[in-house]
Amino acid sequence: MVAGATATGKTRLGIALAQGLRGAEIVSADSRQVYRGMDIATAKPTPAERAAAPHHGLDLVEPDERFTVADYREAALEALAGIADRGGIGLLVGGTGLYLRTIARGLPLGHHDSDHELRAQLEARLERDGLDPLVAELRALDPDGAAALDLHNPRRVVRALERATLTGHAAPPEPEGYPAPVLWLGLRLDDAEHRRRIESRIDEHFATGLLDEAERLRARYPEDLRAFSAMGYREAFDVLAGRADPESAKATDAARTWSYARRQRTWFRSEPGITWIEAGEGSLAAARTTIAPWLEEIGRDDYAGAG
RNA sequence: GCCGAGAUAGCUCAGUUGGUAGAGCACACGACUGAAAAUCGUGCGGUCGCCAGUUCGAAUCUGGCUCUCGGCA
Repeated sequence: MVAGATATGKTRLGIALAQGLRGAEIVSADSRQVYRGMDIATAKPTPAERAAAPHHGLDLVEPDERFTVADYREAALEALAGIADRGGIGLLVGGTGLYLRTIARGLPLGHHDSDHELRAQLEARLERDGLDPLVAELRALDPDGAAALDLHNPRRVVRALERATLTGHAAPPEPEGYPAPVLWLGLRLDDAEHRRRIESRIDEHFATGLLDEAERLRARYPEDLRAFSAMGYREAFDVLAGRADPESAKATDAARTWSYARRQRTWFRSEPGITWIEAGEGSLAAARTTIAPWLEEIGRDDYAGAG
């Protein structure tokens, strides 16, 4: 199994790699590509690209459905098991670090430490009373957990309290990921080029119908869905509602995308064992060179004859 | 030319009765265990338009100058 990560151009690289590997199939590791109807700004693979290599993990739910890492793990693991049955190799392609880690290293996600109702109640309390009472309660319930947590972060506090309420001090479950050899590849770009690509990609999104797509979504769903906090959609809604003109929306989108790319970089920097490849002309060759010895190590000879 | 308003961080702006400056955004760095394209933390950054005056002390008060915006001619 190969995990690809970070920087624009990874979808193309993933597909090119898959085409040279016997039985390779792609599993998206992109948290926004699971939503149906959100195609353009999520840079979802096109029909042609999906035809070039089998894809999994796309269009799993409607934008107003709840979808979490746990759901992702279930879907990805199932897809991966199918690929293994077919004797193939799975390529996780995407930039959502948590999703990649969940599969490639495993995360302790239990079946009884999450409850939607409770979560909703805690969120309502947060809204009403602020963060402090929740922090106090968490400290009383699980002092050790509280000490290790970023107590300024409402989202973390709410989740920690949810878990502490449901399980008390019970030890977290064993991390469960994909039980097979993993190779990590990272795609990277220098800052200036990365920013240029972000800008031109956003121009392309708007030029190829992002506003129309957003209009269709807006007709069916409320604007404040969590899924719609995704880069591009929030800005498109602002344009449709007259809150922003297209140029400033693009600028905001680009700024947000850049921040995100920086956060990804921070995340993947601390992820051990990634082989970094420069994006561009030579990236496919570099990726193949990196993968070849690994394939040999796990007893495959996929590259015999691969173009 | 006259009247009025304004000039404070890269940008948009706060700054109470004078005690050598803050926020948001941007930028850099970091965290990340069920919303993760989310959420949060840290840091960098200002001779407060210029000159003079009053005062122990001026972003703050006074005078002059420069520039910007609006209105009137």
